[in-house]
Order: sequence, then C-alpha cells, then structure tokens
Amino acid sequence: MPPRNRKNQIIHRCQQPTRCKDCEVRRRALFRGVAEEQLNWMQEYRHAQFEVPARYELFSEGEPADYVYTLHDGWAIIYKTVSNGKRQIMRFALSGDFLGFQADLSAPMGYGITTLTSCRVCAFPRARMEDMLAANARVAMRLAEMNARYMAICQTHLLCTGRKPARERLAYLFLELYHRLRQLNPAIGEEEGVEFPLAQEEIGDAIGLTNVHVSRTLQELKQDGLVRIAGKRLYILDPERLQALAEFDPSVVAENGYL
Amino acid sequence: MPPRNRKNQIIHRCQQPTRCKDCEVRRRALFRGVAEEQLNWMQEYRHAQFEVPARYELFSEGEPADYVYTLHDGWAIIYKTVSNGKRQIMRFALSGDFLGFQADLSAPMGYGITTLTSCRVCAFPRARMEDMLAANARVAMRLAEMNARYMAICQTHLLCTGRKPARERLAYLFLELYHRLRQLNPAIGEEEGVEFPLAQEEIGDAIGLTNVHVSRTLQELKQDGLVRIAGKRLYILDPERLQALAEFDPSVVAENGYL
DNA sequence: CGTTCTGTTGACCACGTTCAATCAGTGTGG
DNA sequence: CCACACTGATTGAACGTGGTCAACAGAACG
Repeated sequence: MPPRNRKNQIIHRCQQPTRCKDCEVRRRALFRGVAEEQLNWMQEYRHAQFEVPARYELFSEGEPADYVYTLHDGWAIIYKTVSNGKRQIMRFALSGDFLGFQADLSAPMGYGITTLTSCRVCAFPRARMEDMLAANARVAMRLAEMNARYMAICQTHLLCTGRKPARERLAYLFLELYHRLRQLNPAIGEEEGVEFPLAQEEIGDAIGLTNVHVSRTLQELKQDGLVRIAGKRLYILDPERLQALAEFDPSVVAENGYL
Repeated sequence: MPPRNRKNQIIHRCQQPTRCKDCEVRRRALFRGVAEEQLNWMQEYRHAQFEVPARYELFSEGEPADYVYTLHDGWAIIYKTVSNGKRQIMRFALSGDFLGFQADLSAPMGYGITTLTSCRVCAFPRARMEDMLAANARVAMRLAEMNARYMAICQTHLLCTGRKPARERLAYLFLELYHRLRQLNPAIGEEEGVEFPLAQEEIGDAIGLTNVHVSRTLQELKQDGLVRIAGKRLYILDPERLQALAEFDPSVVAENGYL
C-alpha cells in the first residue's frame, strides 16, 4: 500500500495572522464565549498561525507532539491504522475544530491527523495547555463541550460501522458532512451543494468499507436520485428520503453551546 | 426482539452516602485532584447517592435527563440503537466513570445508559453542572481529560469494528476490559482473573457481531489457549499472543492524568 | 421441577472483499 | 501537441467472513 500522505513538507508561517478578537472562526472554536477583554492575552497562548499544504501530516500516530491546533479552515482527517495498512478515519475535521487534545498531552499520539486540503491552523504549545485551561475556566468548559460533541460524532460513526449496511452508512456520512458544512456557511443556497474534496477511498475508510464497495453503493444512491456528486461538490437531491434511510439526527452536528 | 432492560424499577437512595473526602473511588472520578479544602463544598453539588439494581435504565436514548452521574461501582453500558432493534454498545462504564455528560445538557440524550449489575451512583443535577465547572477550573479540566480518555476508547472500538476481523475484535475487547478492571484493583493476582458479567449478546453488541458469531469465535480463542471464561470471570491465559493478535496498546486505558 | 435465559451447533445465504482489468481525467514532459 | 504516466473510478468474477434462522442443550432461577 503506498503512503497516503507526505511528511516534511514545507509549511508556511502566516506573516499576518488573524487576531482572535475579530476572527470569524472563533464562534465555533475553543475561544468561543471568552470575554472580549480577555481575548488579547488569551491569544498570547497561540504560538503561531501556519499555512499547511494538502496531505501534510499534522500528527503522526504513535509519536509525541509539540502543539495542539485550532483548524482555522480546510479539511483534515483524524485516523488510526492497523498493522496490515488498513486505515479507519475517525472524523473529518472542519473549520473551528480543535485538533490533537488527549488526556495525557505528553504521551505519544493515539491517532494521526493529516490535511486533505490546504489548511490554516493556529498552533498552541502543549506545554502551556494546562496553564491556559487553569487560567480560564470558560475555556476548559468549552474544551469539555467540544470534546463531548466530537464524542457524539464518533459514536454515530461507531453505530454506523457496527450496525448499519453500506447504503445507510454512506447516506449518514453525506448528511453529516452536508449539515456540518452548511452551518459553517449558511448563506450558500441548497441547490449549490457543498464543497466535497473526498476520494472514494477516504469515504470508505471513514465508514468501514472498501473503495470498490463505496463506488458500487454510491452509484445506487445516485441512481435512486438521492445524491449527486460532481466537480468536488456534494448535492443532496432528496433530503427526506435520505434522512429516513440514514436515520440521521441533525442535532448531533448542531453547534449550539452555551453563550 | 424483547426489551433488554427494565424501567421504573425501584431505586434506593443511600441513607449513608460516602463522603467525597474519604472516597476511594474519587482518585479516578471527576473530583480527582480537587483540593482537600474544597471537597466539602464541591460535594454539595451532589444531589444524592443511589443504589440502582441491574438492568436499570439510567438514561433513555432520545429523552432529556435531570442528572449526570458518577458511577461509584458496578457495570453499565452506554449504547445507541437503530430502528430495527439492533444495538451498538459504545463503551462499558466502570467504577469512577462519569455518565451522561453531553455538549448540550438540556438536549435529549444521544445515547442510553443501562446498568448491567447493581450499581451505586452519585447524582449531580444537570442544571448545576455549568455552575460547578465555572466554580472550579480543575474540575472542568478533569472533565475534559476524562472525556478525552473516553474518546480514545471509543476510537479504538471504531477501529476494531471498522477494520478488524472477529477474532481480533474479541481479543481487543477482552484485553481492554481486563486492563481497566485490573487497575481498579491491582491487588488481585493475575491467576484469579477479573469479574466478567457480560453475556455473549452484550459482547457482540460491543464489537459489532451477532451473539452466534461471538460464540464461535470465542471457542476458537479458548481452544487456542488464549483466554478462559468461567463463573463470570475472565482469565487471560496467554497475554503476549493475545496482545499481538489484538494489537492492543495498554496506554489507551491507563489512568494517569495530572495530579 | 418446570420455566426462562444463555450458549451451542448446523445449514444456508448475502453482503462486502479481493483481485484484476479497464476506463476516465489530469497533469507532465518531450 | 501528443505521448506517457499517474491517480481515481468503474466493472466483473470468485470468494469468504459473518449473518440469519432454527433447533437444541445446559444453566440459572423461581
């Protein structure tokens, strides 16, 4: 199996990083709900903002790391692999998601994270995380809240892979991503669909199928007039039938935390 | 499919609840690391301590709840179901685990929790959770830490169900539970095994198999001299081979948070 | 001692995998 | 500009893991 990502690529430090104070992403990121007057010094915990190319390995499975990141924009995958090379994608990370937190920050990473598209990320030194959380209970609460939401998503994936046939898994994944993406940018009309840079192999790795079977199943969904994928965009053609098929609950992806 | 649990059973309020101050469970629960002098008033957030029978539905999937709980002792399952009645167990909850937290505390539960054995639980009103976390950043940090560990466990289950064959899934589950249980009570010798109250149907629901196939696969593992199950106890006969088979990483279940 | 729950066994089947060939789209270099 | 390579999608045939259904055995329990 060929390597699916590249390491040691050049990453570019943003010369004019966004300021938390007027960052549009913040409302769905870790600093959501932080008081205006605290934002400037909270921002000091950020080490830098980076521009990262596609297929860059932000975290390597089994190796320790120096930073955690807020994903400012772009797509990334959080995955684990088995020794025979098979890969399971745990979650697709999108704008605002917090990447790389785990119970023991100095332990080796239990999973890998790789960008799918070019991304902008805000890097926070792991060594200062504990201070940051202790300094601001609201941020610690927000981290718990975010983790709970990621857990909810992970659990729906577990339900899908463990107990649903291929069609339903695929339908569920499309709906989840569609709703998450739409709420990143509610302004876009439904008929324009959403950005969708995934290869079928990545879809399969997310729902526990092979690329071959994804291809076959996807064709069924297309022929049934449920979805359309064209030009790296995803269109939901028949939301009602698709939701019924997937038993999809939009509240799992809804972003409605306190404040 | 018959109902797998009972509701509206009598639960019993403990007349002499344990005090957090000298609770042996606390070192792996939410109040781990809380300063001695704060424990008494933190304990005030606890509404009551209950004795709950086996097969009691602590949380019902899709319904709102009034409390969150610390599981003081006993076994519980966290699960989701599909409309056709199939069930996926997300995680087995053991002594010290925090039950029922989710991003939006007033929203309907995204999963159900049912006791497998009789359990003792400490109930905290959901309405006061936010206050409690805001009042003590250390508790908010601990909640984030615990959630991160639960997430890590959930992710290993997702890897198993998505990408491993039956034998390996089963081996992994046994090792995970064995290690979690042993660190609850490290005093017990290896040859005595660990408590193991699971039916094969529950094992199957946890790793995405049917009870029939669990039966067959389990016999293989037994005949290969890897494990033994007898009298509701689990014995790991050949740790090395079993770990190699499962690709098990003990650090996932290790409890080593700050403080 | 019967009833109920849990585990075992067998036969059959299907969903999804595997492997391989082919095709389409996209750059890339001569 | 075309030839070539490379990547991702498609299709087909054969296979296998695990599911389904049903009958039965044993253990647990009232």
